[in-house]
Amino acid sequence: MEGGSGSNSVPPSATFDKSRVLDVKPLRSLVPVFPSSPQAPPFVCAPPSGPFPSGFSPFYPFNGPQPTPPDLNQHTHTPAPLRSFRAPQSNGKMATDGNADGSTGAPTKRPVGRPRSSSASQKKAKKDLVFTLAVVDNNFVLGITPAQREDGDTEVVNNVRMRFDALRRRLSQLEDAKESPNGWIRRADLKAANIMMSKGLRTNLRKRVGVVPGVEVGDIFFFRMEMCLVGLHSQTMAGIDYMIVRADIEEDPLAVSIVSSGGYEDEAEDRDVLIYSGQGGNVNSNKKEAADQKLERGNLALERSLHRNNEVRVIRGMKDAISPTAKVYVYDGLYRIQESWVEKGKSGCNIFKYKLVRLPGQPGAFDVWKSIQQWREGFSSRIGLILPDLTSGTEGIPVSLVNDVDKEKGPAYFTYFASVKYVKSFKLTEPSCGCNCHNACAPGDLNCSCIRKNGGDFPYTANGVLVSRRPLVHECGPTCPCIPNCKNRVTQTGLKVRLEVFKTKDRGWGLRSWDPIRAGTFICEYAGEVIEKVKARQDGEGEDDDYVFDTTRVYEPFKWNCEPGLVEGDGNDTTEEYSIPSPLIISAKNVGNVARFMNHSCNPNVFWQPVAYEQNSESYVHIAFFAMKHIPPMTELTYDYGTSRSDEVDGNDSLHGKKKCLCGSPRCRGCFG
DNA sequence: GTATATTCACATCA
DNA sequence: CTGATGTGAATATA
Repeated sequence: MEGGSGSNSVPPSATFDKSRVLDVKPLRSLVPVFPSSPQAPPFVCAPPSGPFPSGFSPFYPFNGPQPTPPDLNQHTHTPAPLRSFRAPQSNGKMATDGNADGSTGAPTKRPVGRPRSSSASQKKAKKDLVFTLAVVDNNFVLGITPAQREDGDTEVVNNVRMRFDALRRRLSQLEDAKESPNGWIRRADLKAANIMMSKGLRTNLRKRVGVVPGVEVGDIFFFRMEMCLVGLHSQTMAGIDYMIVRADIEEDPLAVSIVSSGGYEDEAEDRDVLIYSGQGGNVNSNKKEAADQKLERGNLALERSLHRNNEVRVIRGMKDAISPTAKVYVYDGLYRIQESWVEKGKSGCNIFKYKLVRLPGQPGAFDVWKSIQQWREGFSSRIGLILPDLTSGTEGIPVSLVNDVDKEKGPAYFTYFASVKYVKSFKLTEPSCGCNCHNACAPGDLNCSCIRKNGGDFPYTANGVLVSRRPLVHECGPTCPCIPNCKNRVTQTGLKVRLEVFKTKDRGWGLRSWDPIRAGTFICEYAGEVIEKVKARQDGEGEDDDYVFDTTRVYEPFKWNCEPGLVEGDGNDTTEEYSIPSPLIISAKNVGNVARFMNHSCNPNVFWQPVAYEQNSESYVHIAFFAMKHIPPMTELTYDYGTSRSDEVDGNDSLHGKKKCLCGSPRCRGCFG
């Protein structure tokens, strides 16, 4: 696609007229064109290991017995190369990669360029190895070793975070449906963290000053408990976390991290400076009067850290636009306390104040948020802005086109269209009709046929987050009588996050978001024209169609759902294997939406999920993209393009038809496509 | 070892 | 749309 392959395989940009991008003609209609055809689906696939009768499931090449979870110690304790280059274990040394966007697919790393073996047997051996690694990398492991519980790394932290949110989403789903086996779950976040902690599913339990291995500057969190579980800040409510350090005979409390969340009269006078108030003295729920703060606990720890010149981790909490009560926490990296003083607060009582200054050379975090805020409010102009909205109003919210890297004025011409265009219809085996709900479809209501199609579970939580991956998500369609903002219409109501198409350093155009994105959030669908097959690549002749989404490709398996057994009495174990009526190939070469700009990564932060809804008594499958994990603003969005099945079958070992991967992930497979 | 105090949560309801 | 309120849970300290 444009980003991933465009810069590498498309001939020099002189071949197209860059000015034409300004002529993008949007099709206003969101209703796809469906010439009704009684024909059977033309996309007959001959999978190598078929047959696939009704449930066609070509996506996992390794369908055999699932391997037992490998010994975690052997793999996750692999030393340096697997560690994030941004979060070394060392205590004070700051990683300085100069990459300001905080992305995981660090473009500063060069492609691996792994040599490909030539013999078939070697290839098989390599594939097995890749598979084993993939299981460790992508699947939840059953347990976390005692060593990992004390000191984490990127993988363990990622694992804990993914499992926490999967569990939290599942608990929210149960709560929404009032199906909780043990009564009411009022706080899914607390419940999920409680379960995680009781099972030892946590990391970085050992408190430390400075860098927390596996947690990167710019990482975002949506609950305080998430930060507890990965050892970034282990106080559930308190703003100052500290540890006792022995110095000679004396015991000294030292601050390790603070959360600035708006509860006190803090000031953010500068992006790199924070005036932080000490704790205590507040009017609290026990009807205590306001009082002078005392030099004890956190306040004492901050004072000691000032004198010792220690680093303190700073987490900035702010309002999440998604709802007025919701908060999002940004890890803003290491600060040092410059001075402290006492002043009178609004209540007239003494408050300790600490001036913290951010250490230089750290990746952008809070300052990125501030910049975005200014672009949004129009106080500062976006450097490199080419078009304020490349969709020309087709989408409900604008998608800006930005290049602050070079002189290229935009991607090649295409027609912006927000959905997928079927030429011929799919037919589901069973006749399809919508539900009979006349208000909003309610979770737990088994009278709703759309919910029944989803196995009785409502696929989304109350705030529209996908709970789990499923063979096929069924949404309410245009003919369902339920209200248009029924919670079971997530992927058909247009973009919700503020996206930006931008020029990457070395991978063509890419996609990223101004908004922070929660795991499970719908990002966009893959729009384009449904085609019968991908044009064969003939060297030197014809045009490559790099803008293709193809369900028949081979995709790395990964586990995203909450594992069964974590929730007491919950046997829920949905398969994550996709199952759609017939293969689907979508070309976005001439017609498409923002999804055509999403690049490939072997360590992606976005995944695709087939979603069906019914139109004119026929069910149409759409490819919807969801966030795999929480994604900080301005981080490039990537998904796994998979590998072409035909190349696997004919044993072609060259890079023929494949692209060299530039994702920079430690587990990069070397190529894709 | 257990109990209690502390706490810049969070969701809900008025 | 705020603010009050209720339930909540890990950690430090007694």
